[in-house]
Amino acid sequence: MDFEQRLKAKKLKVTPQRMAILKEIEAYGHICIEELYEKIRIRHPSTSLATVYKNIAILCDSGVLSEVKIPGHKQRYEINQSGHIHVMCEKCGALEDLHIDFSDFKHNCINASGYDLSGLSAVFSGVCPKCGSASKKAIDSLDRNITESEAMIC
Amino acid sequence: MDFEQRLKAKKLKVTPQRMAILKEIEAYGHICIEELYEKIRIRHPSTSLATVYKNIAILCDSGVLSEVKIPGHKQRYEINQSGHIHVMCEKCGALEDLHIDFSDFKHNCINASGYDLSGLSAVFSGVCPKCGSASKKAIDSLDRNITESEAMIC
DNA sequence: GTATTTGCAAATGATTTGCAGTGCT
DNA sequence: AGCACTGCAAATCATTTGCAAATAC
Repeated sequence: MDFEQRLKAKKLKVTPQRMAILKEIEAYGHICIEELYEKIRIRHPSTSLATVYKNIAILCDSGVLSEVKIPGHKQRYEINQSGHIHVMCEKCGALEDLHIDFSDFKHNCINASGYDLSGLSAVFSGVCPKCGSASKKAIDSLDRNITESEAMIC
Repeated sequence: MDFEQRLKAKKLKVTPQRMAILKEIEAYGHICIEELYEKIRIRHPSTSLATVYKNIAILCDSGVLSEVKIPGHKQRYEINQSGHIHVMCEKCGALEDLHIDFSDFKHNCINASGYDLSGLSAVFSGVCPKCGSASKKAIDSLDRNITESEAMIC
């Protein structure tokens, strides 16, 4: 993605710190502030936490980034792209984008609520294919129990 | 709702503070910590903020309450009831429950993702009927502009 | 009677701010 | 050159914790 163009379009300056933030978020998909700060420090050790916070705020305000909020988890950030939702695995904590058409669902909600709806912030939770088959094997062989507490927090 | 029974079922003691918290959340539908604390202090002035925090944590853990997280807004809490989503008005900040069947949407997401999905945390944003008609009138008569900045934050 | 819960105060953690200096454009 | 951005330190705001006293059951 051409972040330089997106920044210039928003009249924001292209600084190394800002580019590093965007590239790390792009690379990791969804990331919380501390993780982001750690990643950034690997290549740009002089970057301050305050700068990370300031840029996250500016980039969210200008629509370059968006917040991903999930009950029971820390807030994360992603490159803003409309028209997708998230799925999260309760066992391993995996979080994935799901690009899916939700216009039928949206129209149902418009009819039911009377609101003129546009954007959707949604996270389905469940079990990913990997954990699902692992859990099935465990039950089959009675080897061990998969516990809820294995789920990651951040 | 019979909160005493719900608490006893979870082996939690029925204290005045706890009941006050549950009743206020029930009355307001969705409420953030500070708002809740203010409301509680009206009738139970001796209640401490630490007690509010401790109870919110316990009640969320035990499934009596659930978190409502919305991009750009403070976290709120509601009485836990499965199978509903939220709609929010970007103009006036209204937040409403929407009890709607989303099983078709869920099955689409299961097929598309390979995850075994269950719960959904979702918020549609848009314009409520009240703000929608107000805006329409304003455009019709060119009386004034409805600005985005009128939306509430908390 | 006993374990839980409460309130207080202090500690911790997260985020924001002020400001002087630096670096895009 | 001029304004936006950065880094640092301090300030602020949010949440958690430890502990003694109170209270539910």
